[in-house]
Amino acid sequence: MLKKLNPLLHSELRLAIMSLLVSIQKADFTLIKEKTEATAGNLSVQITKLEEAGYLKVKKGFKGKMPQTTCIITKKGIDAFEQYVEDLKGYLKL
Amino acid sequence: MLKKLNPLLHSELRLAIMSLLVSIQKADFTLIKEKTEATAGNLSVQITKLEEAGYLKVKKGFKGKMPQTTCIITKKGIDAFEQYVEDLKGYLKL
DNA sequence: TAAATTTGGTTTATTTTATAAACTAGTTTA
DNA sequence: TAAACTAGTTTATAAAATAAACCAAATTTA
Repeated sequence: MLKKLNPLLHSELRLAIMSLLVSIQKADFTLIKEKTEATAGNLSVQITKLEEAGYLKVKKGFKGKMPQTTCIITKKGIDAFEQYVEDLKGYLKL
Repeated sequence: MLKKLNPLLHSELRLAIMSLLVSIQKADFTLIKEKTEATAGNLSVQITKLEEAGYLKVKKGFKGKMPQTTCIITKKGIDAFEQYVEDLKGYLKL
């Protein structure tokens, strides 16, 4: 029957972040913000949740003089994403 | 780009209800409760939301002497579900 | 046949989640 | 050097999901 959906991924913004990272492996905060059209605050909160779950790693550095936060997807994150897609297919009949 | 997901459908229980109704057109409260494994209270609330959105119609009657609440999916509901599936594909890369 | 239990729900309260607003720290530009 | 901008974080608020409590009628059981 219908599988319970991973609540961490069943969130529009977090899913968008993970979807992007599944494609390009890593992306900095600014790029993710542009692609998802999220507010900085919301994005910051959701990245932290994904990091706490071990779905991505956050590296902080500088690009020139400006701070730069880079997110890199983990194996665990990729696996969770793929499992979520499979589970969701049951709902969507795909 | 990523489309904004219909928030009414981007809910595990409401999506499960709609998924069931897309398949079988109509179902009574008890059947939906069994299939989704939701609590009665939660189910009642979510059915009301889907009804208010015009995604399903609720018919109240009796089966023998016991009350019976039947949900019937509408055209609007089917269309919304299909659009949601298409929008979601962008996130899932399907 | 009267009390207890079950069925089929609704309403209301609580918890969780998502989102926005406010703030920090530093940089660039006029 | 003051204003505006970049790149975020923290905190407060709004919205949503869920659970708990409740209700009425029907059914079972003692």
